[in-house]
Amino acid sequence: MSNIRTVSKLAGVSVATVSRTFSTPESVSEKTRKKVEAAAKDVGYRPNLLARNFRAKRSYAIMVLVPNIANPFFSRVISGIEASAQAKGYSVLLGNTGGSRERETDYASMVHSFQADGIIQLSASYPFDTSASDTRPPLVNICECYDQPVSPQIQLDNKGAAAAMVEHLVDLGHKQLGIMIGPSSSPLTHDRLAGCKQVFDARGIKFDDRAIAEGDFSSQSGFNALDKLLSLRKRPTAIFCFNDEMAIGAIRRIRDLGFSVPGDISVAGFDDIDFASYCTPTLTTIKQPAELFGMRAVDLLCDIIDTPGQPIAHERLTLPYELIIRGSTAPPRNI
Amino acid sequence: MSNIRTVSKLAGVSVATVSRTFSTPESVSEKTRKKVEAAAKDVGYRPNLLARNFRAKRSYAIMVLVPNIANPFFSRVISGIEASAQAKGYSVLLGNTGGSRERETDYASMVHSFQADGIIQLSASYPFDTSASDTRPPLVNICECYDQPVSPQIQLDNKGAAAAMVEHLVDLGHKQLGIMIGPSSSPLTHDRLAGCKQVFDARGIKFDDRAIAEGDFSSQSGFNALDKLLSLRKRPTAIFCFNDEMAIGAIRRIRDLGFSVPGDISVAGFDDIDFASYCTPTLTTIKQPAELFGMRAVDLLCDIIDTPGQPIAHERLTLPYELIIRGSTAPPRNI
DNA sequence: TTCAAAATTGTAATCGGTTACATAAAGAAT
DNA sequence: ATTCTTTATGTAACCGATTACAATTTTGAA
Repeated sequence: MSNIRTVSKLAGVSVATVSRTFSTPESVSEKTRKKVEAAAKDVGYRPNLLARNFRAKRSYAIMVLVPNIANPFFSRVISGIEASAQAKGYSVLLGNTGGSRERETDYASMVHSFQADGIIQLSASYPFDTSASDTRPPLVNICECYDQPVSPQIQLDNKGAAAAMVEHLVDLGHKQLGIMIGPSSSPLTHDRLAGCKQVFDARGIKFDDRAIAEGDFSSQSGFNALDKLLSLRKRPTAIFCFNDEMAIGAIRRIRDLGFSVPGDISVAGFDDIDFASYCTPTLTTIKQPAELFGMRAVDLLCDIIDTPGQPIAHERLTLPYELIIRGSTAPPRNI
Repeated sequence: MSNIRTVSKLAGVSVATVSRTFSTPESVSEKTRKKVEAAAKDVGYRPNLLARNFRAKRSYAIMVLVPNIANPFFSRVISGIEASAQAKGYSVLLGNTGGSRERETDYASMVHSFQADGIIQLSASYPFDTSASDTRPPLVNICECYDQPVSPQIQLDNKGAAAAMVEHLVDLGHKQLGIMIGPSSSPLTHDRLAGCKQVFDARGIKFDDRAIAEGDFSSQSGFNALDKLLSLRKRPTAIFCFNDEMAIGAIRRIRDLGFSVPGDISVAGFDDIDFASYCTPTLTTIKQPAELFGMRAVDLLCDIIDTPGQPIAHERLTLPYELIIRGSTAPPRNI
């Protein structure tokens, strides 16, 4: 393999000049540059970025920690990350954690061994030892954010969004609501539930916590969790699921049991994944700007990476949601 | 930041010993190892993998070229890649190409600059200059494979799978079939179409190419492409879509137009993405072992990476498909 | 006890770039 | 022509690990 010295010899210049030709071409005279470029092409020279990065102590890579890359919402966020990172000259390292704390810390530690310059985390447990908190690696926490603002965060107004959805359902005339939450440990669950209860309080609707069923954000869990809600004495006429996949699973189960959506039961989701507009019935949901989450996260992270030593502002950015009303919600039948 | 020399000084040993403690601990005496480990912990030493990899001329990273990471089938393949790579000590670099040849070659060239050791490509255009073919970088081509076996490939028996689906539809009694293909340039389209036609020939069914509508594998394109099929003089009683997303888009459109699935028209898909078992009606489709594609690809790629200089066997692996019959296909109404 | 073999440790070169600093060349001003 | 800038180039140290080879210590057999 040819290296910078091969090229320098062939072109009759110093290694410094070759280096400059490739990293700061404007600092080299036209004539010399041509000469070096010709020589480089001659021997098929390509700068070894491993060497360059080693010298610079920078990998120009961003580690993305995601619980499950096959989740359609996450994969759109990652698309945004990828696009923005690429544009800024960063590469994207994928860390599929399956929600495992151990894998999260393993991946996160790659920052310490200089394999990544920073982390974008799509889940809510800080992957470092908070006690030994000398210098914290660049990290941006998005979508699902921890409460302690130990790092910059980008999130949705989950409370507001959930409230908006409940308003919609209540406005349709629903009195008996069921809620299908995510894991009870998740801040998303907590925030969205708070939004729901806020509306119940404001509207004077009494809500029984037994009308809450827990899923894990998968369609299968939505399918399974539905039965609990249907077996309530006061069967809900509308069910708000905390993501679209559970909603779709729930709808499947509802129909399998012989009920109709939205005729017998309205169902709403959260995220607005692609299928929300194609499934039957089309799904009323909260639209999140998935790609934007990713792009903003990269912007923020790169800022942090580029200003080392600066105390990191624990700012919390909030992106806008949108209530998308489609065919899966309607007034309750017997009104 | 502490380095190997800091540790060596503190532990009172040479840098070589420190290096050995971390890379080949068995070659260091118990006593020394303890000493070094203590010193390392003392100063918070972590080996700089950028330096190590630079020295080894290996990045221990795999570049994944994927047209669209938000595609649910691809994202499952990537899950498989990630899991297997992680287990083998490789990291995964994400290259979302959007089908752009330019971005593909850009990403692929990262192998030349030592940023990746090899490539797993989920699309069908060899990302290197085939003329200047001195030494070809390690590359495994999966899912959608080019015809010229310029690299090892892992694919489905697309022709057989498509044939199996058409057999199923014909067995149900359908005589008028519509086919919704992917981009006509895609080998997937070509192979699957060949499988369809094989059955038509074998069963003596005459098929008019006007009953072919082209999509781009997105739901939206399935939605759009449907109209062409419905406007045929002999309207199809069954439509075979070359992926699940288009099928779901097509079903949406069919229902929007007032027809029922499978009552008026049967629809079949391909891939067996998650939603295929939850949508309404549940989708008859061909199941592909998505994660397995990814894992096998990593196995193969790592073999190639680990045996440099070896002429690469252009083997072509074929993974099994499975016909999954669900609710979206049924006998035609007027039989 | 002695000495060869085996196990352990150390020295220093090396990987391929970048860059501080020194030097040389070109251009501008007097 | 001389001096001062400005621009272009060269020299060599450096980043943090690995590893060939040499040196030393330990082990074990005679």
